[in-house]
Amino acid sequence: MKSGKITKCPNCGSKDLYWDRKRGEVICKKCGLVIEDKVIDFSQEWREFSDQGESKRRVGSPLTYTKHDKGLSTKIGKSGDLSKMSPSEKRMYYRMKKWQTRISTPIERNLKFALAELKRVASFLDVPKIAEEDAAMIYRMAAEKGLVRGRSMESVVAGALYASCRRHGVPRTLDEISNAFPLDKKEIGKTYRFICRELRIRILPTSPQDYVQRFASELHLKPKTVSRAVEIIKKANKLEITSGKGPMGIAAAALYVAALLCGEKKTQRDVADVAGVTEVTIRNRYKELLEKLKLEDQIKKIREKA
DNA sequence: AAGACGAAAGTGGTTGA
DNA sequence: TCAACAACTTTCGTCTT
Repeated sequence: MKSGKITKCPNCGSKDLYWDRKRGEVICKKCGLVIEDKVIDFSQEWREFSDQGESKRRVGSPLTYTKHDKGLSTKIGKSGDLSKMSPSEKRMYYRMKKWQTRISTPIERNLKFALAELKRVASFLDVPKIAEEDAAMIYRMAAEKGLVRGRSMESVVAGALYASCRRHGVPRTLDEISNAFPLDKKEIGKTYRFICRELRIRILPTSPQDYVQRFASELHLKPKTVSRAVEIIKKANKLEITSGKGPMGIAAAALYVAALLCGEKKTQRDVADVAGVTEVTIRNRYKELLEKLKLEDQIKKIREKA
């Protein structure tokens, strides 16, 4: 186990820390402070679970949140060789049994279905394991706070998944997620916001750059065009014409412009479709981009050529 | 005929009194 | 709690290629 394990936020003192494994950062959920870069401690659990007066220590590799019993049931009785276990393993074994008995509680039963649904959708959408895990954790917290009551289980799963994707910089649009559920975008968005508010989850606004890569590959654009689009977005960021605007609209417009400049012309319709925005939005962003980045002349030249 | 452009009216969420 | 507000959408008519 590594030394220097962090349990408290040096800024606000909150113990509610969130470990972003993908980025290797520990983030305080309360104040958003990034506490340490490059955490390599893979055996640490980042959040304690209320286990009723028991020792809160954990032994062994991290438990998974994607199983309703945290992945314990698959292990119980597998080897069956208690005598060969070390004392710490024995302790874990008994704890696992304890968890297994909890499956009968309503919350655990609900979790069982919810996590099965999550798994199905996550694989359908190719969501990375980390984000799926986190979504499971969010759902569990929501369930324990009784936030599922009065809402459909699916919408909470969808909301949790969306929140987790946002938190991990996994660019999945609300549209894509809603396609995997028998729900509409509005309801998922609503639940998503509700969950974030109730669980105090801090979500950073997504950057247009997160979307560029994916939209571009769907449009079969060349890498050169993609980097051009990213360049455009960076400039736009500097000029502060991106704040408050929908990131997908900006990503779409940047790609549209970049495609024009690189001779890979796509129609506004094409770009709008993959980005999940309308042509009108692209036009608006496009106009702003041309104005502020002084690209009008370049575009004109290309128009004349064609 | 298809694509680009823009005006006008409507939607859902945020904000601030 | 309600009204103002910004971003975005829908719809539709008009140009341009």
